[in-house]
Amino acid sequence: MLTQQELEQSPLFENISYEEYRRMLTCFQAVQRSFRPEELIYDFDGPKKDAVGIVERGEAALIRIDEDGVATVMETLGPGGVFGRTLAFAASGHDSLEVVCRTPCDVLFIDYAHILKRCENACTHHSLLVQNMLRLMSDKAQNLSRRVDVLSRRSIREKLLCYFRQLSEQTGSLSFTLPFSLSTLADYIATDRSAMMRELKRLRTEGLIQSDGRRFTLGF
Amino acid sequence: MLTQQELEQSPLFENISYEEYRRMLTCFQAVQRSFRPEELIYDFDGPKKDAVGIVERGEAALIRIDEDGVATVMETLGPGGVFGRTLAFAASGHDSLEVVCRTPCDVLFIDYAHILKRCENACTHHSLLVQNMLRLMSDKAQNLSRRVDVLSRRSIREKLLCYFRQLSEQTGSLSFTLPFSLSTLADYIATDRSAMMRELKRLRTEGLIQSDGRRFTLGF
DNA sequence: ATGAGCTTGTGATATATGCAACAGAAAGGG
DNA sequence: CCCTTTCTGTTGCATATATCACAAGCTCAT
Repeated sequence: MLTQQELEQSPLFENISYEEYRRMLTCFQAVQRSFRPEELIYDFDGPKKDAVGIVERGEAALIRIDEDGVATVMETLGPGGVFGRTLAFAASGHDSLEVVCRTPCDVLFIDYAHILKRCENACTHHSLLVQNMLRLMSDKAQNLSRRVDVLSRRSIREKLLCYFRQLSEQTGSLSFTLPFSLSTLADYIATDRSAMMRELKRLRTEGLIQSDGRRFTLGF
Repeated sequence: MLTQQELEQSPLFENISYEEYRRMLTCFQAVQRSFRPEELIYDFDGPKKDAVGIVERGEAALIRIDEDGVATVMETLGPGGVFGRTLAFAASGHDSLEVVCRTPCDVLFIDYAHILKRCENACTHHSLLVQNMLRLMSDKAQNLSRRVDVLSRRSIREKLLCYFRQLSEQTGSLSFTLPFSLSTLADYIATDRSAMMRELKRLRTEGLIQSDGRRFTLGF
C-alpha cells in the first residue's frame, strides 16, 4: 500500500485522492506485493498472464532470455512503469520474457479485463485511471519509438549519434550523462561493446563528441 | 464521415453506436478529411502538432526523412491506425516525420487535450473512446516492441529468422506472405538489401526456409 | 506494345563489425 | 580492509556486411 505522499508521485494515480485510491484497489481487485532484488516479479508465460503490473516503488527490469539463455534488458521500469503480456511486449517464440527486481520494489497487479471493462459500481474514478493508463502507455510507446529510431540506423556511428542527440534534446543541453553504463549502452544499441568503444574513440578524435566516463558533450 | 457499416469496423469506435459517434464528433471538435495518394496527411513539425490522427479508411505510411533526405518507412497505418506527435513517435533532431497517403484515405483529427480532458457534458461515451484508444495504443506499442525485438538481433540471419517467427506466430502457420516487398523488408530490418538477399539464399540452401517471391515457409 | 520505374537476383571488392582475449580501474559486499 | 564482480579500454584477427555495379523480371500508365 502506498503512503499518501508516494501516491501523489505515482503517475498512474495522478489526480486521484487517497480515499479514491483505496476504494479503487478493492474495486479492481488489485493485488499488491513487495519484492527483493533479484526476485522474479513477473513471468510472461506464467499464470498471471493477463495481469497488468505497475511499479509503484523501486526499480525493476524487463528482460528477454533467448533460446541460448542470453539475457537482454528490454526496458528499465521505474515508478509508474507498466508491464504485462497484454500491454506491450511480445516474446518471439522460443524466447521468454521476465520482469526482475533490481532495487526493493512494490508492484501493483490489476487484471487487465477489470481496467477495460466498464465498472458496474459506476465508479467515476475508473475513467480517470484509464486516462492515466493511456498516458503511461503513450510514454512507453514513445520510448519504444525512440529505441527503434536508434536501432534502425545502419552503423554504430549513426546509432551513437542518434542516441546522443535524443539525450541532448531531452536534457535540452549539449552535455548529458548516460542513464546506464557503457556496457549496457552497447546492449541498448544492439552492437558489440568493443566495436562501440572503438567508434567512440574515433568520434572523440574527430572532435564530434567529448566524453569522460558516462558524461558526454556533443561537439560541433 | 463514416458510414454505419464502416463505423462498425473501426477499432476506435468499437461498441459505439452511430448516434453516439455523431455526437462525439462535435463534442471532440473532430475534423475529418480525405486524402489522395502521395498527399501529405500530417507533418510532425507542422501546425497541427497536438492533434491525434486516426486512419478510418485506406492506407497511409509514417515516414522518417533524415538530414540527407533519405526516407524510411517507420510504420504502415491501416484503418484504426493512430499517429500524432504526443502519441508515439519522436523524431531525432534533424530528421522530420511525415504521414503520407498511400491509398485514398479518410483521416479523423482530434485534439489530444480533448481526449484526455474530462468531458464537461458528462458524455458517457467519452470514457469508452478513451478505452478504445488505450487498446489502439497498446497495439501500437506491441508492434513497436516486435520491431525492437527484430532490430536488437545482431546479425541479418537472426533478424530474418526472428521476423519470420513473428509472422509465423501471427498467422498460426509455418507458411506466410510478407506484408511488403523484399526491398522494404530490408529497410524494416535496417540492413542492406543485397546483403539480405545473400543471407536469404543461404537460409534457403541450408533448408531453414523455403521461399518463392514473398511467400515463405519455415523449414525445420 | 513501349518505356519508365520499381523489384528481384547475383557477384567482386573494401570495410565495418563481431569475436576472443587481456589488463587495469572502479564499484560493491562481507 | 580485502576480495569479487563489473566496468572500461585496447588489440589482432576472421568474417559478416555494406557498397557498387549490372541485368533480368515485373507492373503500370501512356
